[in-house]
Amino acid sequence: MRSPSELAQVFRDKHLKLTPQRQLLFSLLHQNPSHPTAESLYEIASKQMPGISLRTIYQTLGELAEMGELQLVDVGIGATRFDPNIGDHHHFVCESCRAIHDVDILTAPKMSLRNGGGFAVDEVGVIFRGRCNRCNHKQQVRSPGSQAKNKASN
Amino acid sequence: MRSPSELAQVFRDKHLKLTPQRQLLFSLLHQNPSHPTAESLYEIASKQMPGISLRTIYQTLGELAEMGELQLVDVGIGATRFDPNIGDHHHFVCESCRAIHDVDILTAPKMSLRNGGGFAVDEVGVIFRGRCNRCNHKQQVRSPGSQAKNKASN
DNA sequence: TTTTAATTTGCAGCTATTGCTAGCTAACAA
DNA sequence: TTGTTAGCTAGCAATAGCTGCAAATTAAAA
Repeated sequence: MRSPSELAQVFRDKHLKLTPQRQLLFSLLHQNPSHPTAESLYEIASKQMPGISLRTIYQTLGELAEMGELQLVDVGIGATRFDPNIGDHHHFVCESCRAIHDVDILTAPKMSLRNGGGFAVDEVGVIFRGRCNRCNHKQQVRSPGSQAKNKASN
Repeated sequence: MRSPSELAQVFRDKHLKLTPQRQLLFSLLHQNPSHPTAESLYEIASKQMPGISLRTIYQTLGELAEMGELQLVDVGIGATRFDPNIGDHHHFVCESCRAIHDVDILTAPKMSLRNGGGFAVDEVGVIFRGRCNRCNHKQQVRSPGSQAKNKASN
């Protein structure tokens, strides 16, 4: 997503108010690679602005997503994640610690439809599931004999 | 997933009871390509077995998924879908009617990790979003001038 | 300033799912 | 056939993660 000051301009141009709540969220999100949930942003924001409402967080995140400034990532477990990286990329989810990491794909998936076609595809989302480096290592240390299932590695 | 009679044997072998509720679900799921939700299965099951509990549907679906007899599909909107096709395939979601279709991919996605690796990947899920044949056609009939966004088609 | 329309807040309500448990029953043994 | 019991079901409460609504607040145009 754009920088807080650029976003401020975008909001002004659209005759949207530049409230302190929004400005705070702009800066919390800008280049935040941790794929936070609304809840976790709420906790962080609350420290800097006690009394800010979770409802406002959801509201603003929704607006930013609708404006294309922010990507919504749903990995199937837990809450929706918000990703300021709106470039073409995908996600790796650690099934142990639930952390999400950005992933670049070299070969874009091509598909052939079983029923002969007729689908207009807007977007393709790829989710890799497994164990991240840290969790994989933790398990090996605890029980060196038991190997994690590992159909593919990188 | 396996046929109802094969599943019955699996359950017997595991000393799990073969209740009428389970048998009904086996047959409702077997070769059901519509990716039903727990709720929709509940509605269908209720007609054949009034009084069956939604709780039991969730319970049994969870067990079957855990046994690897059926795939859990979460496309980010609405409830979890259940897919008896446990072969290697992916999904297309129509953003208009929310129907899900199985998709075979020719080129398995390869990835390069931004941070240099260390991820052990267990599974890769690809979700294609767009408009299915039928919905695409409906829209064109209603407003022939407005084209659906169509970054890729098949 | 004043005005006005956008925004925030708090809370109720919703969907999808899981936790709990009393009572029931399939399956096996006798 | 009957008894025993582990395993199952039903039903309801509870939960997470949101979204809808209306009143109070406030940024910013006039």
